[in-house]
Amino acid sequence: MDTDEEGDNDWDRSLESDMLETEGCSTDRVTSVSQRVVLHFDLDCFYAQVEMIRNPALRTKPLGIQQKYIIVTCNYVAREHGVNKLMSVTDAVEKCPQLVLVKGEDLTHYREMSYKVTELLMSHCPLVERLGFDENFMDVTEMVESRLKETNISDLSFIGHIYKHESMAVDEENARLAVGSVIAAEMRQAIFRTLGLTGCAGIANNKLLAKLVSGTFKPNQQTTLLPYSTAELMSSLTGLIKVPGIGYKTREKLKALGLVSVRDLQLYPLPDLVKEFGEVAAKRIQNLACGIDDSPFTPAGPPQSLSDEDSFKKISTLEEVQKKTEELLTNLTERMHKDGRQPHTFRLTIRRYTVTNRWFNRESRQCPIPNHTGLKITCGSCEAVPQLLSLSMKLFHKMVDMREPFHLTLLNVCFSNLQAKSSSKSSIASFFTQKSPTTQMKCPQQVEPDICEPAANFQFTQADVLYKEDKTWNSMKHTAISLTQELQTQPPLINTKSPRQPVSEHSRVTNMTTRESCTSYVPEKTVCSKLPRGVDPEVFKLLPEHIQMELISSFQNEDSAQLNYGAADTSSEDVDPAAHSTLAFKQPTTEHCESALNYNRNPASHNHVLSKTLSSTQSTMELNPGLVKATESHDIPAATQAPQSDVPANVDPYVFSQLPADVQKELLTEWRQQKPVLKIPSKQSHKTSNTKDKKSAAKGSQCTNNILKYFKPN
DNA sequence: CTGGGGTCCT
DNA sequence: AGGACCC
Repeated sequence: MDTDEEGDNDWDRSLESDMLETEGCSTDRVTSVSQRVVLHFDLDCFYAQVEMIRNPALRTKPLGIQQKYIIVTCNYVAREHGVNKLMSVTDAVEKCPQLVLVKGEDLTHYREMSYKVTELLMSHCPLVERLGFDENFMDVTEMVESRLKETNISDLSFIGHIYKHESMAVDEENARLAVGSVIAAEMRQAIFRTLGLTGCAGIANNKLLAKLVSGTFKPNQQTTLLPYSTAELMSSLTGLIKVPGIGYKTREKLKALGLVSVRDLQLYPLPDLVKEFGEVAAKRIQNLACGIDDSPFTPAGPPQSLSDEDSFKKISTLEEVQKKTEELLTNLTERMHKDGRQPHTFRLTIRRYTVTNRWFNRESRQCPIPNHTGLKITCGSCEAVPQLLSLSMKLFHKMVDMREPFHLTLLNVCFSNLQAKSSSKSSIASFFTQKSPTTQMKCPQQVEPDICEPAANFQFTQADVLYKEDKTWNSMKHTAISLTQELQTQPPLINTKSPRQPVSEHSRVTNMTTRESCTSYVPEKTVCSKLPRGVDPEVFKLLPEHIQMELISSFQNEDSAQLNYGAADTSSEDVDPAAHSTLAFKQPTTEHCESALNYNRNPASHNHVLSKTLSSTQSTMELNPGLVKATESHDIPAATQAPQSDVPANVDPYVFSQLPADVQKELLTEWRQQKPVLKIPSKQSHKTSNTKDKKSAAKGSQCTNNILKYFKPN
């Protein structure tokens, strides 16, 4: 294969060329050409995890997330009872009568958590690409290169599994992937620590392979694919549809050609394939079958479109259409407003009932959104909805002839062509004019277009989602996030609760069947930061468990948090004594000695970790988040918990003294010099890693690539 | 081809 | 506007 394209699979082609140190050079093409190191992260039963965080009582129950009559995902307890993804509710309940169902049609919480994960990853490396709500790819090629420069190969070790390979030995050939596996483990630990989510990771030379290999060991584990095992991995796929990029239609067409297995496609003559699919697609799918994928990264940014939809058995009157559309519009408009950008295109989609082929019969019509309406959406005026409704109905009539009966089973409204307002100056002003979404949605008048105008400007919408997120809802009630885990070593103590939080107390444990009770738990924003930044999670996890526990408990009572939300409530105070009691041991004195351990938070210094120390201890073990659970309980008032704060660690001296000497040394060194490495890859802007970076440049405004700003405005 | 989203290409 | 793909 790759008859003429030599550019593709060249693993093991030079990895040498880039060893040269030449700093600054703009012509750094070298690195990009050689093998990439790509990570794929896939959260475990994502929606179920989010619901379990919202209501920890669900952790021990078989849980299914229900959308209409389908279980879209379920936790592992439910899987043990034979429940699976995409099973009908009736089948699932039949298999598991005790199954607890939580409705999952409203994606708000999932979407918010999803962006938090992406943001967290981006804070370590800008090249992150999202795939759905629960998967992210990360190109860590540059990170790997730079770590390699400061690391001896002999000090390296793989973390996690290696696909069909027994030795964990690291040599020059696989060193980059080994570093990738270390980074993957760090990221997973960071995700767990700050968000309470577990997931799998795959480490390979391209997105396709990283994705495929990440699922080989399932819950909460990671796997690296060495290039020589590519063929084996591809052959292990049970059908062409398992190849990401080959969907239902393509599979059917291939089947018509007599191709059903991955092998079949690999061996099929390209010219014949070209006849069916055209040159570009033919090569692409055949390459995919071979594990070759040179597709560039499309960096995550704010979404390109926002939509809201609902499906139902039947809608057949104009009034129903109007009512449903208005509901959808109300929701969507509010989301759009929170995003901050202005939509310039509106689309209405319907699905008509048909007996055969209920699938794929969507029709849509779209139109520009008049500027005055767009501005109202952006600034939160409730006048926007009637205007959009009127637009919607016009579009509706373009599709549906009212002289005949109709039977709809779905309505979807979508905003696209989203534009940031960006006028530099107004930014501050707009920040103030724009207020809490909830309140302003109701006042029709007061908002004039002109006033609105400046508003959107924080282009980065996601920031909303990520940070202020909840100010509107669940505002006050969160308790701490509870990180109990499935693989827990010990019983989740009783619960922790929050000392404060007067209301909603009732819904505690008992009610797991009532879905709404969830709100009382809502950990969400609070996100406790488990380990101080600078403490390498990997190193940490290698410590004896009781030491880990000690450390965690000592981190807990410390300050922490002042960085973010600040000041005001310096956390500490209160904290129900009982909360801590759950830990069997009390932390040794608390006089934190700072000494070397206490570095100051330098917002810029995030990152890092000493991969090298890992080698000294062994490292094949998987992360075990379970132990972090000890922190559960604790619940600090929400505001004090910074989402992954830059907490300086006040590490207890005693505990520190228990660490292996080499680990101590590494930690000290690391903390002392506190790597400056924030993000900014410094040299060379960014076009390095992809073959072509078409789209990144395309859109627009300022921050093309450096998405961070995106999430954190400014 | 389930559901409530998303992406990009033609 | 629809098609294909992803989750």
